[in-house]
Amino acid sequence: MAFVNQNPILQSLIAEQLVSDPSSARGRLLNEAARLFRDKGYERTTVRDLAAAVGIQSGSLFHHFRTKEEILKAVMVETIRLNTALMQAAADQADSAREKLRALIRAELESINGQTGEAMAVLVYEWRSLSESSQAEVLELRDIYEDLWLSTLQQLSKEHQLGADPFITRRMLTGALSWTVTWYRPERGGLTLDGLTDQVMAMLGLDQC
Amino acid sequence: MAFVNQNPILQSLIAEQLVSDPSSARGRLLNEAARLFRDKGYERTTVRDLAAAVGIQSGSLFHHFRTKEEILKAVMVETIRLNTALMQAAADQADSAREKLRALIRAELESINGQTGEAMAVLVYEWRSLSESSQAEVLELRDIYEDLWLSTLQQLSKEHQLGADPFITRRMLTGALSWTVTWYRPERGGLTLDGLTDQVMAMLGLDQC
DNA sequence: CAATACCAAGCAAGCGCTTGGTTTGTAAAC
DNA sequence: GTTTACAAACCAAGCGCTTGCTTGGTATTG
Repeated sequence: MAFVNQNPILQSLIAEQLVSDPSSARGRLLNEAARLFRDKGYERTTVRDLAAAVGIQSGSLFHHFRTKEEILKAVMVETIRLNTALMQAAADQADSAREKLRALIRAELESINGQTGEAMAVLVYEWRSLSESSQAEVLELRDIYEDLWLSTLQQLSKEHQLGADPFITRRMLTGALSWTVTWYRPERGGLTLDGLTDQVMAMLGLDQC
Repeated sequence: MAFVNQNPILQSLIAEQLVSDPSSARGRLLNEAARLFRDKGYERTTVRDLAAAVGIQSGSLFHHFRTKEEILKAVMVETIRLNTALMQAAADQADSAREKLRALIRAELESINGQTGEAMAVLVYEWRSLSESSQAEVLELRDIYEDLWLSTLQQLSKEHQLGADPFITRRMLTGALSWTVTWYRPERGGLTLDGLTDQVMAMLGLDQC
């Protein structure tokens, strides 16, 4: 079981204590929590389910987190931190605005359908289960993430490569990309993540203008 | 309170007993349930909430429905029935494939953001809360609905007006359109439903090729 | 020998749902 | 036109169970 994620971006976030090490007790719990929350929903997942998933008693959870909601919040906060860093890195490697957008789409699809997919789905679909104060906190982090998208889309709009308004395009993309989690199965059907990215670009009329 | 919905499609569905009259006891409960399920989620909504919303005791609910889940299922089934009929009517009035697609987008946006919006949001986001057998039942109804979309998109694809694959385009649109419920506020910002429809068409490169 | 991580047990509150009995609406019987 | 009959709609109460979380004590670790 020496499965080591050597992604340098993840490593530096762990070093800065912005994201929990997945091999630590806390990290393992958060990963299992993300999976359970996505599969059964936050409300249907009990603290007993969470404890059983990491092999401890339900009461012992409360040594690590004060409340169940704090677990949900931690999943969301760490997911946003990781993905903002991943997206930033992906966008930085592209030069043209079109290539930047392609990198963002590809990265977001990978976030949603890849290893951190459980957590991303939780971020999108369990929003309501957060208390209002927690929502505000997470929202602040999300704005950084969204600025990455908007600046790229606005650049494309200036170049007259975008059919619709940048803000609306981003919102449409948010819905379209996060929805892939409900139907995209790379193992069945043979559509790769790159292929799916191509399809999204083609839908926007940005394949080869 | 003589607010009468005179939509003839709704009226004929009520006459056929496929949809409950919103002014009947059952219809009022289903409307309130849809609102509560969307606002708080199915799990967070208690039978006491549901009963209070229509002014009866919680136990009295079980004269009309055997279980809480049956209420959720009824909301979903009736919503699909109504919206399939509405979409069919909208598509029938258009001649070209592009106009058909526009009508479908416009109709789905109206379903999501209009009067039946609560129920549509429930249909999309409370899927997991249904038992497997109920899911199968609702899924069957949904297939009729989806065929409407696919035949139109396949026609457009034949005419080389569509950038991406019809199946994938529909799935992207499902996500994008249903996501509007989280951000589209016609009263703030001045974007009308027609304007929003235009934006979606423009995003697909179908405004005026 | 602290501090940390955990267990075993259980509490108070809230959950979906049941029960036994009362009110209300309707329509035939007298 | 009052009476009788009966089902549908509802109430008041609460049962059995699950929930998130607490408590007091015990290993484990550096």
